[in-house]
Formats: sequence, C-alpha cells, structure tokens
Amino acid sequence: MPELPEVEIVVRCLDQILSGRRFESAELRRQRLAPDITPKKFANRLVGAQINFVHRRGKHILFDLDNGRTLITHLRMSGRFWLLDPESSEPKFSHAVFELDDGERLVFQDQRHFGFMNVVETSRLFQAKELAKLAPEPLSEDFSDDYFRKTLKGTKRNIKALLLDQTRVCGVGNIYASEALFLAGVRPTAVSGAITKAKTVVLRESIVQVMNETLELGANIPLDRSNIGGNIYGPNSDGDWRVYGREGELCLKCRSTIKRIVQGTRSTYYCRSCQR
DNA sequence: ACCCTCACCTGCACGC
DNA sequence: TGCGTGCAGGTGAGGG
Repeated sequence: MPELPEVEIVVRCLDQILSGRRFESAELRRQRLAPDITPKKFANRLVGAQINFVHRRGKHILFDLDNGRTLITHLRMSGRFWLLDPESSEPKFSHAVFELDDGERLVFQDQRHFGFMNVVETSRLFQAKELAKLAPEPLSEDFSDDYFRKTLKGTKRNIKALLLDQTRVCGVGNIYASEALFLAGVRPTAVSGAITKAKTVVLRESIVQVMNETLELGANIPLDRSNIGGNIYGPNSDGDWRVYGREGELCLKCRSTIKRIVQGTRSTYYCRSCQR
C-alpha cells in the first residue's frame, strides 16, 4: 500500500541489498503478475543477469540489469518484497521468486493480486507504456510552480482526484492527497482550474513537504531486509497523519471535527473550517 | 479529449 | 461463532 516515500525506502533497501548480485533463477508463478510475457520469457530475460542498481520512477520499482534490460515492478496496494534465508519458507501469495547467489531468495508477495511486473529494454525504459505518461518526479526541479499551475489550469476535475492522477502529479496516493490538501488549506472538492495562483504555490510545496517528512523518518533506518517491506512506521502502527483516518477527531489546527467524504470511490479526510 | 465508475483480489474489523 | 457489510496507502479498461 505504498505511496512514493514508502516506495523510495523500499528502493533504497533493495539497491543496498541487491546491487552486484545475480538472479540464479526467476520463477513467475502467477502469470497475470506479468501479463505481457510468459513465465518462460520472464525467466529467459532475467536468469543470469546481475543487478547493477535499483531505482524508481513514480511508484514503479526498477531493477537495472547488466544484460541491457530492466525489470519493472509495481507494488500497487499489497505487493511487498521479502529477502529470505535458505531456511525460511515463502509466505502465502508469493507470485514471483528469484534465487540469488548463496541460496537466498527474493520473493514478491501480493495478497490482493494487484501488483505488476514487466521486463523491458533499458534503452527504451522511459518509453515503456508503464512509465511514458508519468508526470515529473515531485521531488525534482521539473515539478515546478510553473508546471503545477499549468497542469491544474483548464481542468474542472476536483483537486483530490487530480492529485491522484499519476499523469498530472506522480507519486501521490490517497493518504498524501488528503494530507497535502490539509497542509495547504485547500478543500478537496475544489475545482482544480479555479484554485488561485497563490494557493497552487502553497499546495505544490505541501505535496513536497508531506513526502519529505516521511523520507526524513526513513533517513536513518537500516537499509536491510527488515525494512524491505517499506513499513517504516512499524507493524500495526498507522502513520501519524494530520487528517487521514481521523474522521470525527478534532482538527489539529482549529479543533473542529474532521470530516470523511467519498470522492470517486476513495475516502478523503479534511477540515471544513481550515480548508476553503 | 476528458472524466467517472468499476473491476481486479483477499483479509480484517465491525455490528447484529 | 457466524455471517453480512464496508473498508483497505492503486490504477487500467470501458463507458458516457
């Protein structure tokens, strides 16, 4: 269930653990995890390849390989990686299993079956259909005030839905959308194109801030198998969100009651008095 | 071209 | 205990 900051933590762990190691085998157990290729092709394109490094585009995790290919993966709602000892048994819903050197296994587990993989030529990585239409990286200079204002202009969609559109703003998900709108004092139902220039600036900064806050939490954790799942808040612990999941609780700024509404099919949390 | 709704899965927390 | 309902941090396909 990760958004960009959680994916970033997972990527740092994977890069730390896997760089320089080799896929001895690559077993695609659930065909629909990688619908564009057969299990046989999946194995053919990966076995024997060494992992140069692991990086990221939006919420997609990218394994750069020394055979000129890149393994693209997406965790969607419930995907997670495990690095297992030779003795450890695989968890339920292990849909792809990679043997590494020295008997360890990298496992992709996904209870809800929404996750995704593909293997593409690295030379055409950013033209791949998974990545081609993604908006600029929100933590890069490309995600500028100018870009953000232009992408809001001329659309009547509500701002919450727009923030979830990965072709407009990439890396934001359902939690960070509520959080950024609260921080900026923007009502989630606001018409995107009607938001003032000043508010767009504040909202863009708020998106960056909520992501950076989580990244700072993750800055000092060990980049090992204990954090490969991206659960940087620890088991059974929700994030310390400002509004998300706080329906009926008091607003941290003004003490009025946090509301929950449904937009599209997703929950949005906000404060009616702080967010106008 | 745009925008909305639904579908894809399993499991958990809740109320009766 | 059991069963029904609603909910879950994502996104693509298909319809209007």
